Amino acid sequence: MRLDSVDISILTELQDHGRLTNAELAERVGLSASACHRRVKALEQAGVIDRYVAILSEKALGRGITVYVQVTLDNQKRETLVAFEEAVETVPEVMECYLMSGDADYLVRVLVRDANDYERVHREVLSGLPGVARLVSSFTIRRVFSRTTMPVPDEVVVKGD
Amino acid sequence: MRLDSVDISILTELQDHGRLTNAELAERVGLSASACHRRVKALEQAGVIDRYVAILSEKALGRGITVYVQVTLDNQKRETLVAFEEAVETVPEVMECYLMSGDADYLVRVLVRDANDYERVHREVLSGLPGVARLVSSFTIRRVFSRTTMPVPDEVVVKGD
DNA sequence: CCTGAAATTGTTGTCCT
DNA sequence: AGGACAACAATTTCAGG
Repeated sequence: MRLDSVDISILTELQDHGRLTNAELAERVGLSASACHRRVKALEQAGVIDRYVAILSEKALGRGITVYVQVTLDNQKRETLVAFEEAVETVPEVMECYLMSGDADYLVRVLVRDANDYERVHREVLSGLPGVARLVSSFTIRRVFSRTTMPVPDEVVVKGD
Repeated sequence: MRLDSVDISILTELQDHGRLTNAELAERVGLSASACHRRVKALEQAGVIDRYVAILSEKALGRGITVYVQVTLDNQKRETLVAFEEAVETVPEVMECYLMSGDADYLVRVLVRDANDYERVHREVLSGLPGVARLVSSFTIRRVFSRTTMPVPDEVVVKGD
């Protein structure tokens, strides 16, 4: 599916301002409200816009510390991987989990209040997950930046194509 | 600032459905539209809700591969750090960057189309950033899961408190 | 694909409890 | 605090170019 410059503007605006009114969005991209609305619906339908979310302040919620943890399992049997994956997803402090190439089997991003809180999560939760053999924790000192925004290319892959 | 169960419901709903209408949100949390609207405004004001965004599909945009890169700089002089930080933020493929404790100085998350595209970014962009001495790339094979949603505690830290 | 108009729905202030 | 109501605004559909 090919995107024209108006689609790209729409997506760029919505990535930063997910709650723009359709009327305001239409004005910013130079379209009538109805035309703009149709485009947005089409982009949602096509799966280019996945969803809309409110981002809460990590600081306000008392979740200021990010820790990356490399997880090595006992083995790479399929059941071991599946059991770990199902269990790790239920841990609310784990924000993200990737199956990795290289040394460790998984990389998980953990968000906690402080170092003490991480100690608890490490001891009581992560080390108890099924199949876990080794955990290597890397503490972040400071977030330099974080983006939720991607550049929008002029061609996208659409559901059912 | 203390949150009651209605505030928690509001924040939980908005984290998953950032574009709910106020009317629909009010119904879900069991409040009148005007009361709900007041609460949402207060939560925005207090900085608990940071912002609203549309999440685009990485797959649709052709950015399917995540690579984590550990960056070691020539030294830890302040100017070296600052120069690197300013430069890395301008790289659109870099979605996130943390100053780290431990072996490497920084950890960056890079989003690219495929392995070839990463080769380009590695060679033409990352290795050219100021102060970079070593890059250790870890490829993800598959994303197990990713959350944007945090559990909402009943007490939050408010701007100007 | 667009615009413009019409019907529906949502927003948001004010006042009252 | 929350609710009801009312004026205004936005959304959404549809006819017609």
